[in-house]
Amino acid sequence: MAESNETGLPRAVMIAWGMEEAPQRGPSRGLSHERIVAAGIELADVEGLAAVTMQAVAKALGFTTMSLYRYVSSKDELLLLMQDAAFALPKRAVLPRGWRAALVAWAELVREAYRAHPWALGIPRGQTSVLMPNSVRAADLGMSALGDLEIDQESKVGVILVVSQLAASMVELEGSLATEGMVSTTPEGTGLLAEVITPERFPHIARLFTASSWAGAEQPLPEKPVIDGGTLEVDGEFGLGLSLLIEGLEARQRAAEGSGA
Amino acid sequence: MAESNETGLPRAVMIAWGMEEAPQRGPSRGLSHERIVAAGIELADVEGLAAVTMQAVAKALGFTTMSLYRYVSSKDELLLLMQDAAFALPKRAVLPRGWRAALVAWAELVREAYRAHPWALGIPRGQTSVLMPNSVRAADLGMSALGDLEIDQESKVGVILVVSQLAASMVELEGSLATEGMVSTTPEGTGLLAEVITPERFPHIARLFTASSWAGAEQPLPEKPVIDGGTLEVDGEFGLGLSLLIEGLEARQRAAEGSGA
DNA sequence: ACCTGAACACCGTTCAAGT
DNA sequence: ACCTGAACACCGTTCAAGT
Repeated sequence: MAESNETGLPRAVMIAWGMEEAPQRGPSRGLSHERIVAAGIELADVEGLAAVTMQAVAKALGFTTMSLYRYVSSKDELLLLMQDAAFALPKRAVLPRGWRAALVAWAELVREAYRAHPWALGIPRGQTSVLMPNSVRAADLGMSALGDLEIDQESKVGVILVVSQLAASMVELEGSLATEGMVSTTPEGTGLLAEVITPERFPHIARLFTASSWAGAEQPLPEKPVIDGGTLEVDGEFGLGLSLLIEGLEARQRAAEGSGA
Repeated sequence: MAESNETGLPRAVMIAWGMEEAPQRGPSRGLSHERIVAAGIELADVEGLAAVTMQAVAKALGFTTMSLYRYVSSKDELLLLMQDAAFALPKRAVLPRGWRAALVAWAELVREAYRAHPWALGIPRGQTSVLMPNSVRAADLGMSALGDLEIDQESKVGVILVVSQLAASMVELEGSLATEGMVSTTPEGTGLLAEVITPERFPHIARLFTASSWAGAEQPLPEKPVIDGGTLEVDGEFGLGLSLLIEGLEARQRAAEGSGA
């Protein structure tokens, strides 16, 4: 399905790594993979992923829709290229010493990358995503962050995967909380909800929905008590998740030291 | 945008909680919210989310496309209803005693729910998702799992959120690894990759891509060394993430006990 | 009241044709 | 070799009309 050549590699992978013979011959009017991907990213940044249609991308470049198909074999392929291009960590990023600080710094880099282009999270990450250049670069940097942590390689990859997914989840969440238009709960709405989310039926969480802190106000409806804006909230979740993972790793390391050396 | 009535609540929320005056009057030919949502879910289960078009859903029910709009005001609303309906935890689920075992059991329930309808992860979860019945039910059960864990309420919600996002991420990942058709790497493809993912450029991760374990074989391309099938792999990541979170919580609890009581 | 038919403004993608 | 024009088979959604 995603394959193309004799190589067995998805064409998006080959294009992204520059393995694709760039045609560049004859009266090229100046279209290219790079320009197409850049136009798509610009469009997604400004108007959202839904605005990225083949027609819109072509129009932004001043070409007809069909001209894109000489460079990109389908819209999905374009989206894959956009996804990877959007997920670029800063070049030559330097991480602090010590796995703990390094992991935190790496997690923050990953989160910032997602935040810069949150629509990229709406593009399904499949097998081919893993082979794309910026994905490989990020993974390599992540592994280097865990350099002096004494767990097996397999677990390191696991930690990196879990942390990057945590970052992705939280950015996606904070994005949807911000974008979707606050659910400005009117007294009527709050009343209706309170009738149905009762302490009897939901003893452990009902009070979070009926807390006076947000009733009637123009605040995001939380899964938890509101303290600040939605962003700070999720910021807290990200920090909590990351901290717990790190403390778990520390506990393991202590245990290993205790029994080992 | 997602609002509808005087209540300020998204219409999907009202429908899902049964607050919407079901028309049911006169010569109803038998269409209903429930039937429409069920048809959509069936379609998504069998043919994927992309196959869920208004036309296809209507056809499956033996009605015209436009008949759906009497019950659902847009496709997005239908998707929201499907998302929540798909995310039903078993009724009256009983969790084991003790927060640790309870949290593991809850996480497993959540993961199984996602696994039963993985396409639901492709529908953006926004603010309104949080207000949907099954989401509230799951959150309540999750909070009950952490009953005897001595951290503040806010952190409990955070833990639940992080764990459910972890489950979602891993199900999504294992889904895309399985569905997208294995990248059956030919020797040519492996060679090309090896030229570009070199130990010099990616010292910490290159060997994972060029490991002989998968070169040329019909195995999933991993972000980590292959041991078994893709599913078991991700199973491992899920377990690792969850274990680390729990161990982090234990460490915190110990610290609190040490200083506190 | 519930459902249908016809229509509208879009999609992604193809194919043959221009230069 | 690169790009265009015309066409196809779909989308979601509207509106006025039937029963």
